[in-house]
Amino acid sequence: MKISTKGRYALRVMIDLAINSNANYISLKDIAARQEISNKYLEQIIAMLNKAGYLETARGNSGGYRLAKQAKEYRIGDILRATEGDLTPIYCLTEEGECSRKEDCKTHSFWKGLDKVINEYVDSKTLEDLIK
Amino acid sequence: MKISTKGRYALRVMIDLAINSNANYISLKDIAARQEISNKYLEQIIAMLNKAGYLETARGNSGGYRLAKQAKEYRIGDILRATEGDLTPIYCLTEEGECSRKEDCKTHSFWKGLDKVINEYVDSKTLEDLIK
DNA sequence: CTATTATACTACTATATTAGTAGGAATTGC
DNA sequence: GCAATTCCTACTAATATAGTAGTATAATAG
Repeated sequence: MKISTKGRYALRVMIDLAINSNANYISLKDIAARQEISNKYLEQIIAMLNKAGYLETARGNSGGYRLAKQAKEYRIGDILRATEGDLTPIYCLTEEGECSRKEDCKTHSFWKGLDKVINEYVDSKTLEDLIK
Repeated sequence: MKISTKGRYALRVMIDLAINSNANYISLKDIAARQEISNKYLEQIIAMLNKAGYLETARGNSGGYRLAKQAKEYRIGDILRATEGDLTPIYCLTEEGECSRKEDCKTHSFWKGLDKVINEYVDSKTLEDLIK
């Protein structure tokens, strides 16, 4: 029941970009150095954020990344889901894990409640909230 | 970010005991059959619950397990912590993971908030709540 | 008093996930 | 053209998960 490094690093990357880019592109190398994260591993994490449409990128010399939107427009939940996968705490609640005994399972609604408090919390905060 | 089978099964075991034992001892075999969980795996899970003091046991013929307390006296959070380990969603918040950059880490209080909503939720429900 | 039925304990194992490494192709600015 | 960058795919070591397996210990019915 742990958030992995992917989600944790992703959040730090997004914060780093929000703070350090003033409409400039920031290179992965710089972020990795500031955040003390391996270049190559960070590459994969940024790729996920990029695929999700959260970043603008520029290739080539003096290229890099910057946020595609304003900090307040990013819900933390979305950033985590893009890198962690769904935040559902129980396999049975996911689509693939859909459970046949759902109806009479006495734990089911408890887990649904847990799912709810987690997702509501992470979706109630934006990147801007974390920076201040 | 998933609760493992240990926590999920543990909860089902405790519910099974709460429903099926009327002060009688229930054998592991019976629980395993009802819950469709491997005998041997369940043994390990029950051992954890037992170690935590949540069960009374009787060995030998017609022995088994029963709850040590009333259903309403068990917080779900305690059952999960006994089997899953701590429910802290972030390594940095645990004792071994204690982070040196805690002070200026912009994610730290966010994670603490997540930790709080999770633990408050699971501690707000008792075994009795799930049975009804 | 012994066969049966149960818990208690310790060690092993296959699979999946996590946390990275590694190497090179494509793009751009100077 | 060259250096600096992103983009893409594959590989790998370590750890965690979800079990198996075997045996010792205890209680009880007959």
